[in-house]
Amino acid sequence: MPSDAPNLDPVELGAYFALIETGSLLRHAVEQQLQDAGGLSYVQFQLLATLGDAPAGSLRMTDLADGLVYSRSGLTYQAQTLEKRGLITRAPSPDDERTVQVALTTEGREVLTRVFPGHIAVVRELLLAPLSRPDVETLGGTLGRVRDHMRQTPPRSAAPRRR
Amino acid sequence: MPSDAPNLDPVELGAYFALIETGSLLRHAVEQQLQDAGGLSYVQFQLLATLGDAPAGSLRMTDLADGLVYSRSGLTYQAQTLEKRGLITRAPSPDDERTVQVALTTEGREVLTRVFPGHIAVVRELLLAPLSRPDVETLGGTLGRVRDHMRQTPPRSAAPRRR
DNA sequence: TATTGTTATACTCTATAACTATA
DNA sequence: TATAGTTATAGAGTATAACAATA
Repeated sequence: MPSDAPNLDPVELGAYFALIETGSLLRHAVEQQLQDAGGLSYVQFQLLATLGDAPAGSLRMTDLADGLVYSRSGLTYQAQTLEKRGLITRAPSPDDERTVQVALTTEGREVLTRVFPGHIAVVRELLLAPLSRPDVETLGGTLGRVRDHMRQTPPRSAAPRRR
Repeated sequence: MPSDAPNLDPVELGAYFALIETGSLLRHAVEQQLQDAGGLSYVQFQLLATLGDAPAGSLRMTDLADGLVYSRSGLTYQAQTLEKRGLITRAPSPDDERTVQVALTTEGREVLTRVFPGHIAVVRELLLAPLSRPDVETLGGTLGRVRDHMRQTPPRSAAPRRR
């Protein structure tokens, strides 16, 4: 257990708290906007946006779940919700009959289009407004490095428990 | 509605996504640790930690809610949970009988103490490990500025709705 | 009348485990 | 046997509105 110094110094603590708080506030604000503009939760927006970016316009459930930190049952729940609203379709794949291909409908794409400008506006006003261009570049670089590191790091909290 | 450019360029988008993702991953990891080590949600930890930092060791419900983005009923819910577990006490204030003074119990302080080392370890391993000292300083400075800006900005999503 | 806090209630989301069907 | 996905179910958290009590 390599825990050298027991405590965080004020600078470290400051960076930690600032990250948690800005992340929360930004996400909360974006969530509000998505809800108001399109009745979407953030996760639902992410699912639609991921589908929108998909080359074929369709993905398997498992592919959709990847990166969105999801239990499969949670994804099924959201997919059902989005399908009921007519924003996506689900169909069994011809290749592998176990898998389900998920695709954006025209209406789904419309919702995405409708929601996007406001989404961007919130990010601009809340996150980018107080920053200079070099600030944004440095921030993206630093947090990008942190993100890559976090992705590599095994979700250590899960390991010691089951299995 | 000053939305100059409709889209975010790659650098802006990168900073935005990196912030959302690192914030989520870090919070998720910390939440896991808090749950495993002390059966606490992040919000519960924040409540206990806020009480722990309070000069008198006790705060009014309203003071507790401030900054933790809470509906009052949500705070009541968490306070009930924490009180049942014996981590806090609630008592009517002698001064103003409408208010409730919340205080950390000895056991509450113990849980906080028990949970803290692991909490710090997670922050170190996930956030601080891949960063140099200047990185951390710059990151804290930049995000601190963003946080201050976000706090000032009225929760615009709430304004247009009710009263 | 305004403020503090609770209650009732409903809804969203998440997670686990059991289950079905295909490979 | 392993993989893809669904279902059942339960639990945590959140929000709104109505309410009671005090200032």
